[in-house]
Amino acid sequence: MLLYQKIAKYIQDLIQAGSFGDGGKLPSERELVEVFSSSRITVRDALLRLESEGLIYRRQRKGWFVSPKRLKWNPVTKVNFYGLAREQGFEPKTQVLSIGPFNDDADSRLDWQEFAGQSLTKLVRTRFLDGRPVMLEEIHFATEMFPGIENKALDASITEIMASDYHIHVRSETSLVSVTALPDIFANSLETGNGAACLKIIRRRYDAKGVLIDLNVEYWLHGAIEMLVTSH
Amino acid sequence: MLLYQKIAKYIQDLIQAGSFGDGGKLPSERELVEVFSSSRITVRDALLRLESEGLIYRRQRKGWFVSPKRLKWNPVTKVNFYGLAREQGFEPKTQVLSIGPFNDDADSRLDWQEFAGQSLTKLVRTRFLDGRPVMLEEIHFATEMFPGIENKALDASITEIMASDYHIHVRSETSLVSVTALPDIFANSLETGNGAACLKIIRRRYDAKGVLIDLNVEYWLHGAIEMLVTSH
DNA sequence: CAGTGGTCTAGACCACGAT
DNA sequence: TCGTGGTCTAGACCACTGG
Repeated sequence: MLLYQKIAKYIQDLIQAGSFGDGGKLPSERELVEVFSSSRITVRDALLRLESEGLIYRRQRKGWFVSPKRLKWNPVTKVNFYGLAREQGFEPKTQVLSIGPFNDDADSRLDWQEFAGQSLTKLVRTRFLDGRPVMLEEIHFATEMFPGIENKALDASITEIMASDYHIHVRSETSLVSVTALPDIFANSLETGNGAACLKIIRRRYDAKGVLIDLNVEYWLHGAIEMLVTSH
Repeated sequence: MLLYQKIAKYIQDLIQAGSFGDGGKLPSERELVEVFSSSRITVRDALLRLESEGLIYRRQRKGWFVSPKRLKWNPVTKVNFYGLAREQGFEPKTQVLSIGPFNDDADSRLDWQEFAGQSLTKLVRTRFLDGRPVMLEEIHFATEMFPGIENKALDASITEIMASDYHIHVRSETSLVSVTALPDIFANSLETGNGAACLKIIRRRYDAKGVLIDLNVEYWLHGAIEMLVTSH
């Protein structure tokens, strides 16, 4: 067995024994170097492995922590974040980072055709579970479809604001889910190190007539979520 | 901009310019060290970052390669691997690694209750797209439900074998999807380095009466797949 | 201020792949 | 046999967090 595997196993066993507690802090990298008479590179290899497995995560320069249990999410049922989180015993929170005009030239990764010719607004938010930032989302919609929305309480459910204040109702949606690395620009907002693995969800939501309401990009820290899909 | 980010951007730009071709080989780590007067650690940091993004992948000691486009998969529609792959222009292949009795004590990560009291068989297979191993699956079922199945052509669709030879039809299924690291035991079968990120799918399939037919665990190389989910 | 992770260097030896 | 990635050492300086 390789050294970094031994270190990883050592930590994993301690986690499973509950030695650090749920969400607890691990020993520092330098302490682990002492324990195993090893080097930081090797210790980091072990930690990064456990991070890929979703077992631990890091907060910028604060240390490594045990991952709490994952939020279960069913992409087919249109549920709201607060309800879903509370149902599973989490304390949800939302923070608005910015709202303003959006120039689709800025983001060529996506197909903006369905919004062609309309001026767009982008809303960026972070979502928390039990005080831990776990997801960053960028919500794009046609500015003229939701006049004055920038003055609403945007930390609440967008779906509900759209429904109650604008009488626009989401009827269907498509989600494209892939695994990727969190773009470095967002690392600070999620208090994570650069390049953390994440689940990326590109979601398009439509009204009853098939008109695109909004196009959203979500980045979930991979250790914070799992998806449940059923079919009949 | 940090050095490893510069290196990553350099490679990324070359990939987007098509310099290596689809599925093409990248320069060796030591060559990149020369180009950037850097060290292997830093070069590897850059490469590992691009790997997490799904842009490149490695084959054991052979080198780093550009990831081909991802297979699009809809977890709600029950389609067969061969059909799905061919539809999207891939050449699919399946390889049987092993089949034999399975002792559920060996795998405590899962809940085997629905199979309680039955003796189980485990079938392990690797699936390929265009000659590249992209997925490893472990299929578990009650031995007595499919007598003699070990002598069938198990590189074909299991669903079809169950239907045509045993008159057992899958009616519904549930999938639990999470992001994790590929267990080291499977790294060789997928010809990947240790600890590669992957999409893990735990799937339970049921017949019309709600009886569990099989319980499968799939590991997809994360850069090889994306999920498409729609809801109405 | 001391302690943390984040980045980086300049080497080394090994196992395995291609030839 | 030689080139590849895989693992590992023993340092270093930096930016930021926390008390």
